[in-house]
Amino acid sequence: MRYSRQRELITDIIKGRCDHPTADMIYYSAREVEPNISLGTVYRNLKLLADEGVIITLETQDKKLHYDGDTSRHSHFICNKCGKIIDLFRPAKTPDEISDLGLKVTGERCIYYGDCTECFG
Amino acid sequence: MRYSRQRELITDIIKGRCDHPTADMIYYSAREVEPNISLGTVYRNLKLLADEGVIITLETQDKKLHYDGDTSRHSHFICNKCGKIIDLFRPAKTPDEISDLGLKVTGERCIYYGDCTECFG
DNA sequence: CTTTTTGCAAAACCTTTGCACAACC
DNA sequence: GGTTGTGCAAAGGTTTTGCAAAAAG
Repeated sequence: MRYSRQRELITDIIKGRCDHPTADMIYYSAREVEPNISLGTVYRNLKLLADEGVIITLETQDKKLHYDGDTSRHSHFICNKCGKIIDLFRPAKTPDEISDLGLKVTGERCIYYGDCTECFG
Repeated sequence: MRYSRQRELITDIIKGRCDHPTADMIYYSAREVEPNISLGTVYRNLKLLADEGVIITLETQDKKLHYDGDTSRHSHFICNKCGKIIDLFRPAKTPDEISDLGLKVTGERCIYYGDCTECFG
């Protein structure tokens, strides 16, 4: 992968925030530094960075991809009302344990990705 | 909610399968029984059923919503290669425990939904 | 100089919605 | 009969892509 000023900027933006921005949020942040950057470039680089494992994607119920610069193993809490995404670092696994943080859990979606027996018997 | 033949059909289709179909898969199934049903009706009812808690939505990395007729608490395993979605019923929580099923876990996304402290102090 | 990346704009894609008509109760 | 649900088609919003020009090495 060749260096590009745009990609470095996008990486810095994601790594430098603790919220979990969408592509267009990153786009607007990037434009403050690089006014000519295009949305296509943002999308292209986000996909690239996610494929490389530099960042993580979060498929939420708002139908927009969110990106997370923290690739360490952790889970997330999303408020039904304000949509805020809160990192849940370990140890914090069961809904009961999360409740102890003052968050009331009403639902959970837990998806594991990997290789199935038929594809990699 | 008033009765409709189309909604009953859609509900039956989802409840009757153990895969996790997308809206258009449900649409094609439904057309075999009700050839005039429209895609809009399928989407409308899926949203309605999900809002009512009759079915569950699964936000996966393929950018299409998947639906699950089983609303009991369980998680999912998705194959990176073939995209198959496998139900992980309890007890099967940690990646290590899933590995014991012959599935090689390479990633996980665990999102809890609920009410945050600021919205419901 | 060759290859990768960008900007721009158009296209693709899934999902939602407006409206007139039909179905439900 | 009044209200809710449907079919159709168009619109909406996010993400992807083709292409010529620019940047990187």
